[in-house]
Amino acid sequence: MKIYNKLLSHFGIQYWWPAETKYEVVIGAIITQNISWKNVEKALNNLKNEDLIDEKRILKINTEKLKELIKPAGFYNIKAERLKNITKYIVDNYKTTDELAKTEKDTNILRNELLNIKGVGKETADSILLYALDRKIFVVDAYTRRIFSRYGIINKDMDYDEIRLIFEDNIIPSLNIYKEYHALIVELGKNYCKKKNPLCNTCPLNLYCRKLFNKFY
DNA sequence: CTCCGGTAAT
DNA sequence: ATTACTGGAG
Repeated sequence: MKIYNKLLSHFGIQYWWPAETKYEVVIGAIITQNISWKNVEKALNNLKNEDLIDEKRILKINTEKLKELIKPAGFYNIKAERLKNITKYIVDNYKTTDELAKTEKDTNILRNELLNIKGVGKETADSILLYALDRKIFVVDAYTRRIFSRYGIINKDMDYDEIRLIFEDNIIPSLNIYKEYHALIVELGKNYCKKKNPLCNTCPLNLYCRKLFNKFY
């Protein structure tokens, strides 16, 4: 929580996830996989121009056309398939993402349903659970691993869920804090705790970060 | 461990 | 010209 507060006062509230509808969160979660958000925005704009932020229309459009529209996001062949897969799951089982969000099902049940979809791994599932379905699940991504292993709190090669539980066991279980914390981690990862040449001198977390005292991190 | 892949920053 | 990017599957 100390780190969260430090990041919050440095970056301010992030208001994540940036999307107008729940289904747009789902689309963004798929096409942002291992891609910078800049590229995702282009793909999302292409879809919006065709009025395709809609479950039924995405299912209806032919896959080749969909590939062209999301091409700026990279990995477009597999992502088009993945987007079809998760959309089919939503429509077949809940009709819409808004209806999916209303289900009474336990979060772990829902998580397993998402993980059974080809193209949805833990981070994508958790992003959807947290930001589209308002479930209290902490999202772990590459930035989280990098920042907190450098800092000295986790081990770089820990299991995904092990890291997730470390966060869930140690921060206030508030939906908004979960949402903002992950957003703040991304912000720090992009702007300071970069893979190469991290800006440790001006980093808001540099006071207790072990990276400054150990060149092997 | 390798592939998927266009885009913007370095 | 090279690298990194809000991963996941085979």
